[in-house]
Amino acid sequence: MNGSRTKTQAGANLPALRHHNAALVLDLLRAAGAEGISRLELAEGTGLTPQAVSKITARLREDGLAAGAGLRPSTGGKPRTVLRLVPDAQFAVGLHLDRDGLTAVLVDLAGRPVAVTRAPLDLGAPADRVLADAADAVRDLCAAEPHKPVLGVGVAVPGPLDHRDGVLRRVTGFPQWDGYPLRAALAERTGLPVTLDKDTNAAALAVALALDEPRGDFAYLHLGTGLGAGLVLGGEVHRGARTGAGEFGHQTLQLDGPLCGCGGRGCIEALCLAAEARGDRAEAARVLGAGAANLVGLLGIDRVVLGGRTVAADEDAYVRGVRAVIEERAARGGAGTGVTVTVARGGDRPVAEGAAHLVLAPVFGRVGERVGGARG
Amino acid sequence: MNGSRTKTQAGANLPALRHHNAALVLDLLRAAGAEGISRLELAEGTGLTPQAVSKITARLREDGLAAGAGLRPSTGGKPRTVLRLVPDAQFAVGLHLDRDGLTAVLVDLAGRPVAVTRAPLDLGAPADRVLADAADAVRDLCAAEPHKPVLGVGVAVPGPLDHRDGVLRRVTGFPQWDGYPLRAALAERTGLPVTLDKDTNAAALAVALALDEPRGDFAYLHLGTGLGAGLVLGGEVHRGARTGAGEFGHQTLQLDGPLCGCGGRGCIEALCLAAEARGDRAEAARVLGAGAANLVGLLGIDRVVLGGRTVAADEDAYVRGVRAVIEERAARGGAGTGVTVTVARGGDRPVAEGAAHLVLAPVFGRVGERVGGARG
DNA sequence: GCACTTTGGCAACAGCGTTGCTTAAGTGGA
DNA sequence: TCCACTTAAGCAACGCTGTTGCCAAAGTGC
Repeated sequence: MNGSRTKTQAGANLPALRHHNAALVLDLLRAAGAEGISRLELAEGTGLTPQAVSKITARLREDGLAAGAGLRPSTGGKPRTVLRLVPDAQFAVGLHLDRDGLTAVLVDLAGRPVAVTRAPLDLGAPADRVLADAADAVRDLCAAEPHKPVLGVGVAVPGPLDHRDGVLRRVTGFPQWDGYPLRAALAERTGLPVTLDKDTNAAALAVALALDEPRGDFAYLHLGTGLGAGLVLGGEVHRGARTGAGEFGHQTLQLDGPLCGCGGRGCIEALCLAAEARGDRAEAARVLGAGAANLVGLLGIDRVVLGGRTVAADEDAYVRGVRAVIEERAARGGAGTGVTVTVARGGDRPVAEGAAHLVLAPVFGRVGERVGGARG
Repeated sequence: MNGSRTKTQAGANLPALRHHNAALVLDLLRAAGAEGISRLELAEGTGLTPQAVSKITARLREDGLAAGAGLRPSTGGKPRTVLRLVPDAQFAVGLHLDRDGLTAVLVDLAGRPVAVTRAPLDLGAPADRVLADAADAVRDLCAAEPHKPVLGVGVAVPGPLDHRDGVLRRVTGFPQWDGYPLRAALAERTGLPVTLDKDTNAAALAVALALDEPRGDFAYLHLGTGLGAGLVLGGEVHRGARTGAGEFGHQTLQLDGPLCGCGGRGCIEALCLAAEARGDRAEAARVLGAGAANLVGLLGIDRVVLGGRTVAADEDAYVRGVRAVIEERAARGGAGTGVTVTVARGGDRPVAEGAAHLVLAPVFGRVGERVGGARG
């Protein structure tokens, strides 16, 4: 099923228009959080007329997605009615299939986790076994909110894969997965729509949605046993044609440098991990910073977020080191002025939450809008 | 004037919908070239119903933007009517302000140049002088097609600048331009809408539109007296928040390498130009290839186009060298399988043409759609 | 208590793409 | 030569979008 054609750009019709504007409003409601936001602020934020916002929010309230939340103080006239998202109207499941463990999380529309399960997992086990474990985790989580609709399952996996087809490629260390149609298989077992993506992309999405500024460009750099990146451009995950984007670890940073496990020379991952291994954390941070600065200049990004176990071990050293390299380059007249460098809290948990966001993102218009099938 | 607000994402209304779909159809017409394209192919390409395409093309024909162009051979029924873009319905001016010369070109809707002027220029001269020269060039070109509408002027300039505000930053070598509102100044003198962008972005746009595949991701690498890049993602120029994206030349490729003019060490530009200066063209190409491969992995790009005077001097060597590095990395299991490496013909001329495309791109829906002002 | 400001819904409206149907313009077999 | 069939493309009616004009609701402040 789901024989989606992705040949060309999509024409838009009235249902698409309606969906687009509704998603925009929902995104602003989500960003406003428990505080809420008034109709006129929604109008200001979307560029729509207040009357259009009234109609759209009326539909959202009818669907149970939005609700009133008190009044603003008057400014000389009728006080504004505050609207807020109803977080527990719908839910999504996020699955993080890692090399040695399975983390599953049920999140509400606001992205807050309402149930989490963790279990050991052997990615080297037969596919059926892994699939059964994943499906069981999904079923158990759905039981936590028995009468609420679950929109779908987002799955984050380490290796290279094809997001569009939902097929795994040669996951590093587990080549037997190459070509396995994980999305279709899990969709059949759970009866839910499934979205597949790289773990770094999921983490990047989770971090991006947690930021204040709604639709900026930023990069998430993950330093754990390897080094990878997730890019969010214009509020959407940038995946490239074949989900190949974000290969950050094997960029050359030292021509003819030391040999890397990938067979190349002077890869940033090799340099960074080698420095960390010999205890020279400042050098590891400097190397990471050089790569981050390259990224900042190339994409004009103004926010870099670091994460992963290795970073978590000494957050300050990495943040300071990376920030120093970027600021030094900016001071020389290069790009990078005003770039923010921060760290993602929570270790690996953001990956599972981000996986759930893969499902939620389309609701908030954060993805190439499945508007394409105008005849759907 | 033009007090456009760019605060947030744009809500869409019916005029916006109409404009969007018309732009989509125009883009397909443009891509079809003189061959033309039938209504049903347009429907297939946009996802719209044939009836909608009929309505849209009827409007385009009424506006003089499209016209019939014969019939297809019948396949057993009524033969399809072929439609084509009317290239000389509208025009745009492209201006390339370089350090030592001014190239101006008048292009039609299809992007073909119909008039070109070149003149020496001293970017170090007073702003009024440069502005007058530019305005004169625009006026002369418009006289070439006296009775046809000119949509606007696109200006390509070397240095860092702000595309959104239309203000120059510290153009390398000519710091006196810092803060000069070139867009507003030229718009006032010519009475035409003006778009400002970096020369590499203009070149990238020109090359992207000349490709067959309509909306892919690709990178244009320009190696002349410096080394820069223009990125086209999803058919649109990627500029980043402050038009800073595309700083390719000063990415670190050799940690603690030789000193670069920018004050940094091991910048790819310094390495590449040094190799070229000592006659080691293979090494220069290899260095450029390493940077290109980094880019390919990071963004999942599947097409790299090289250009600039230095590349033009020995196209084969550079194409082969860059291709070799990318393919070697792909063979090791990294990204880069199936990446195409080609060279842009025509020396610097594409920059002026690309500048004109800055004006044409919105017509074909190739830009952040000025849909925002729903009330406009 | 009255004038004023501000919010927000009701009703009418123009205009979008879609649907159902008809007409136009070919092919190919009897 | 005629007729059945196929394919293309327009006409008319329709449902639905956001917009506009207007008015009721609900506050403040003199």
